[in-house]
Amino acid sequence: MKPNFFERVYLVVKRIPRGKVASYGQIAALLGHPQAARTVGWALHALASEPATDVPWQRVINHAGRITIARAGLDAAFQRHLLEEEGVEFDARGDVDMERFGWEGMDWAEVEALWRETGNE
DNA sequence: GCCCTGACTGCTA
DNA sequence: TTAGCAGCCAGGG
Repeated sequence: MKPNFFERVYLVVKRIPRGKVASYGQIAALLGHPQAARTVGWALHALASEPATDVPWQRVINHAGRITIARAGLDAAFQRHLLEEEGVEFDARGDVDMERFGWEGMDWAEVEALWRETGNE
């Protein structure tokens, strides 16, 4: 039994290294659903209600390298601050250069290994 | 079990 | 280059 979609989103996000960012679509693709970007965003939204989380949600932004959490009533400036603390740079428009800071992702084999690590296989 | 919502994405005008 | 629109997926009520 695999962990549910939310759990899988969190597991993948936790694998994003410090100083790197990934897009919602990228996370969704790793989960086997390239079109489920909206669902990934929703999963992270749900995460916001859990202050004690150890999931680096701030490392997930949209495919254009732009922070869009303001749509969820959250603080985009705070997210930007967290990323800058990790070494991620923003340009004059407030966007992240995905060519420089974009996460390359992981192999499907690694993703499957994550499911096994959770003991839910 | 159905309908609605949502931190997105890609295409078209 | 920018704005608008439809598609997609999963969870909550």
